[in-house]
Amino acid sequence: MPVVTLPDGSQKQFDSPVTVDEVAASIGAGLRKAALAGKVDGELVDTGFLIERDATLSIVTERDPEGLEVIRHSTAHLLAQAVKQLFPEAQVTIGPVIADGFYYDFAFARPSTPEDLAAIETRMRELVAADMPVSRRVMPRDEAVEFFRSLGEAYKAEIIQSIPAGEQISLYGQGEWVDLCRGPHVPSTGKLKAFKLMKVAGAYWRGDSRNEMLQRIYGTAWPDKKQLDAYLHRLEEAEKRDHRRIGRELDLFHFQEEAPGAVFWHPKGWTVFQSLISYMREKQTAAGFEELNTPEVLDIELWRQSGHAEKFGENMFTTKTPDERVYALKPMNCPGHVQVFRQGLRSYRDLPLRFAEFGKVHRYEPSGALHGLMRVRAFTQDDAHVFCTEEQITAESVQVTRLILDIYRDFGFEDVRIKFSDRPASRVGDDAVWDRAEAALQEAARAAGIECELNPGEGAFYGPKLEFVLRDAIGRDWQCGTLQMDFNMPGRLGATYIDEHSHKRTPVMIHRAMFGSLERFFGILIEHHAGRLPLWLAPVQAVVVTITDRQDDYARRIGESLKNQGVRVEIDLRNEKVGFKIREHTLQRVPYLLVAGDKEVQANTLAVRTRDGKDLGVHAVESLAQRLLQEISSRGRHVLED
RNA sequence: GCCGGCUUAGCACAGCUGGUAGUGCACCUGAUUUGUAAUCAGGGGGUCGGGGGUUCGAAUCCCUCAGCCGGCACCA
Repeated sequence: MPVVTLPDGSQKQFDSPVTVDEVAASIGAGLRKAALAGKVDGELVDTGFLIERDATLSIVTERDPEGLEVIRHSTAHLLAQAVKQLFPEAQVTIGPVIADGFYYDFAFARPSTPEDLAAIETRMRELVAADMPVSRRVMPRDEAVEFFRSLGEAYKAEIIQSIPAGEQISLYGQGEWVDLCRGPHVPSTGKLKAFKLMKVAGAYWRGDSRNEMLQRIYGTAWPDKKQLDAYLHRLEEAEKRDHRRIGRELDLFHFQEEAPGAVFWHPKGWTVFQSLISYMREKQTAAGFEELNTPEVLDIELWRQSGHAEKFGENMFTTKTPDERVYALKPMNCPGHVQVFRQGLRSYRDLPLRFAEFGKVHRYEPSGALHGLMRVRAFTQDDAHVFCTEEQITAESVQVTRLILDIYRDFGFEDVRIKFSDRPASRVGDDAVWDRAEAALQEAARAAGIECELNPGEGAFYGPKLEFVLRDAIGRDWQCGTLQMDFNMPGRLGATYIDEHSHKRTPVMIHRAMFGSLERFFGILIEHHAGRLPLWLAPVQAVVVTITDRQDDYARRIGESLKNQGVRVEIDLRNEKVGFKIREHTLQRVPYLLVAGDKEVQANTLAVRTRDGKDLGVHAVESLAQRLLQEISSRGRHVLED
């Protein structure tokens, strides 16, 4: 006689075991119709689940996050069913729910085309219209393996075989189609109302590049058409933020075939790039870093010593000179910094030594990995190496962590996470040293007051690391900063110092980068701001716009004056209507448009308009200049509009 | 690197099953002296990504190389 406790605390007693569906029906016909699944004692189950003893139950509908997951999962099944109907030779593998949708991987000899996608989607809609009930049954593991083998589903059988023997396997079926699945699923295919297949892609079986490649179909699914459309709209908006597109539109940079993965910076983009460098230079100098510069092309022998040739050689550009020497373009700055450290005799009194470099590195990245500024083959790191004693590693780590977070705040990134990668299976150095290195990094993260996510065993072979991940305006995560403890390379490259007992010791080296790659960071900034860079970074900060040629002299005079005071200003004297000029500069995301007409000339003022279309009224030229300069130097923390 | 798709004027794109290129914006010239997101008119511009092949004839079909796009794998 089960007593079912509902989320509002009310209880219902039943004379015999009941299904979730029946409980929903007993509450109301509307709820029964809306029910996608149930949660019995916290466990997600089908609406057909039989409640045999006292339990708590909540009915899962499309309004619950779990309900949306069920919809997506069931839509993945629907996709698989449609594919099997249209292409019986295709074998099914897995079809999980992912952010905003799902995918399903198929093993299929013939490549799927976008036309296939349309046909599959049409078939899916037919299956929805048929409103087929979804049923569940269980089978012992070995029987399930045999069952799928008999269907010719080798991949499925392989998956089931990896489940412990003796376990019961649940199978879900709709119409003629059956799939292995943990569930739960919607009660019938008619519940799936808003979905769209997005793209086909290749994906390795079990995520391993040594395995064969399967065909993956991505889709999205939502409770209703409105939410689906909102999602598609969101994708369009994200596309408008694409830094590759904005980079071209705003004349910031370009790429071309002859230099895959290498940036041609245009004057405007380079202006921003240089602003980033000046900013970082100021910050790190204040934090006790000394800037230096080391060669980009170094004899391959040095890279053999450092271990890069062996561990990283696949990713290195090399060059052979007419004298038959082989050099490599540096993929990292650390060996160069160690060379500077090694010059002369270092004393423990010199430590910590903090060497920083805006080092341009080259890495031969796999062609398929290249992606605008986000993944390139030639990039600039704001790289630094702190050479210190073991006693100093905690203090140094804490300081660097604070600095990184402080810098991210200046750019408006408040949502930062830290990932901690500890010792990998294959490593150098003894465990006592690893203990200290890991403790130092954890202390640094703790001092920063940020929750630390563990990446077990993901540390570098020479030491553990912290990675700083920031989240942009549209919720994407980017790994930028990194802090790595290195007990290995200084020794390999012969770096030593003399300790207080006159003994030669090997220093610890801390690798740190804050932007990570300046190119990538710039790309993130563009997308984060949708091209509307804050005033201090904007390549053109203001444009003086005239209405007729009667204001030309005035505009020239003001332009000169602002320029002399350090504002990046342009003057637009073109024989065009103001509306036309406003439109163009707004599209160029110029922060402030300073309009000069006859009235403004008369009063020695300017009419100020923002790129967002706000009219800030008329301002006296001198006070406007002061306020612009203030906004620039405060890096946007006080804006003109306040 | 792997799977799939794409590559036509500076940019965005048309160009059916092969008959040797077009639209819009941009650009140039002229007119217009203009008050907050597009003034009007005229004009110039492409060896259709590179190479090879099939064909009387290729932007269009085939092969190949490169780059790009979306994923996978890798990663700052």
